[in-house]
Amino acid sequence: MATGRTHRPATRSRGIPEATVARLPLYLRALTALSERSVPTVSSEELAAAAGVNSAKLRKDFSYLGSYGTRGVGYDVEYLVYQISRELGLTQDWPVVIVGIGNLGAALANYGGFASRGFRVAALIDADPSMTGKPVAGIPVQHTDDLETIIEENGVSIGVIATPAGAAQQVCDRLVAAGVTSILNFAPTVLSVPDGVDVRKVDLSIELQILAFHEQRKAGEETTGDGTVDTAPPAAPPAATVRRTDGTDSGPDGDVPAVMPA
Amino acid sequence: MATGRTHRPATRSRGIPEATVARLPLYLRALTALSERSVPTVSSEELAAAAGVNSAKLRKDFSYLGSYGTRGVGYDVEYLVYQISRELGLTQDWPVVIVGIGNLGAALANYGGFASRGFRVAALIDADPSMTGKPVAGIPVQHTDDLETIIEENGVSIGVIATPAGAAQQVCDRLVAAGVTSILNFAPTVLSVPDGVDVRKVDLSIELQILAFHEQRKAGEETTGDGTVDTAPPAAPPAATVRRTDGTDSGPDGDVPAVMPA
DNA sequence: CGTTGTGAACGTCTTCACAGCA
DNA sequence: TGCTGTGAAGACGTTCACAACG
Repeated sequence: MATGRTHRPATRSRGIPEATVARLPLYLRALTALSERSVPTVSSEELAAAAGVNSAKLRKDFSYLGSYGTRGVGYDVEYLVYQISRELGLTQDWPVVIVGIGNLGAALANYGGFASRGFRVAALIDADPSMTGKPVAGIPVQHTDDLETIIEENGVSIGVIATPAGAAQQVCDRLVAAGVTSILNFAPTVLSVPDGVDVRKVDLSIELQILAFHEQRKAGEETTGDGTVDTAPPAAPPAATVRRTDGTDSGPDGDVPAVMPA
Repeated sequence: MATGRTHRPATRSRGIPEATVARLPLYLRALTALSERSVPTVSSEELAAAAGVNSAKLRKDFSYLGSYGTRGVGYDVEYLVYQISRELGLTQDWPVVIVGIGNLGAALANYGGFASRGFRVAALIDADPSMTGKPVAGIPVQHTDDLETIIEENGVSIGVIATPAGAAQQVCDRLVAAGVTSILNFAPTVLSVPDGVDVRKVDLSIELQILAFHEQRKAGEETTGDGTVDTAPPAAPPAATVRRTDGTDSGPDGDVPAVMPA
């Protein structure tokens, strides 16, 4: 979604579409589950259902990786697991540091999905001295002062930021200066990073807001009212003639405030 | 990303593009920050920088909402805050339940970004009886048995699932049956829901895997080696002639295993 | 026969570039 | 003059539908 503008310059060929890359982990999870149940092969239809996508999309995605799969039969589960893992770089070991061991940082440290996918929590780092040495998920928390040393000694290239928003940019700068080139950011801030560094962002409240948007639409369509609207009245518009782009109507629940002083 | 297929059938007009909706919370955050600093107006260029997008995109996004903004000047901060909030449905109060109060659930309950955006944690629910009554973020945890009652009495339409993967679908079914129509899922599973229910998914390990993909690419380009490759050798292909889709080359680090028994 | 792999059609999102307006 | 609002162009992503093939 918000990567630090670094990928391929979108030249032809060689280079899996970003949208496909984002789905590979999904396929991998579904395949791993099948593998654990010792299912030998799977059709695009079945696997697509398990991954929650449609089968045409899945086949196209796989076609970017190469022609694995047997016509009339399907895909060999074990083989695909390996190919996708390799494509994603999960056949390597990725040491990761988590900075900011609050509730969220602790949750991340305890999260099983990391270890099972080639990620290894190399260190937990927090600025609070009273945390230092305290084990979280079996790993003793280290102090921010040692951040650079930790990164370098462990050859860490992926950092996770779970600090409060105010500290995030500073932590980010130090991570990058110490050699980290990929950052997963949970703090609700836009991080600025130099070229060559990737940032991905997870924001809990953004996801909720998107849900609220759709939820509101539902309420506006089914029953035409009942919405528990409250909250203070609107601010006055600046000094412009405000017009809805197209004349069609007056919004979900009546365009509320009635604009136009004009 | 993975919504329960319910939005607009993509009819003409009226209906903000999904991509735009996903950015509105970003703009809202940037605007809120400006508002707190009492900045009266902002240009598309400045706001875009603060939100981490480019200005053309921002202007197009805003054009879907209407013509707020003054040529030669910019946008009125307070006014835009209100308009975006209204569009997102944040002028209403959204009661939310969080199911699964482990590390992650607790982190969510404590997360400030909810309350500040019109979301109110109406209840925390966990299946572990020893949790029942224990306060987390000042709210006593309730037992799963009472899930239906809680949903109905509080008029909850948005649920957050932070349970282990195994319990997620069952919890989801109960939430939906009790009237929840939007779900934010943190469990690493594909949820199936009836039409009319929206699901959004946040998966920590998927984000890391996407980073690993790009990280691997970087390593393969700069220095041509050094990658700490290990992990067991590949499984044999099924019985198919495996060919790379285009003949161009042999993958990032040498196409590793050499396929083809043929 | 059943299922993959993929060109071609279609839809959505982004970017460009500039006319229109305060 | 400076910045918004937006058509038009282009990149990207998805879906269709079917030929290729085990």
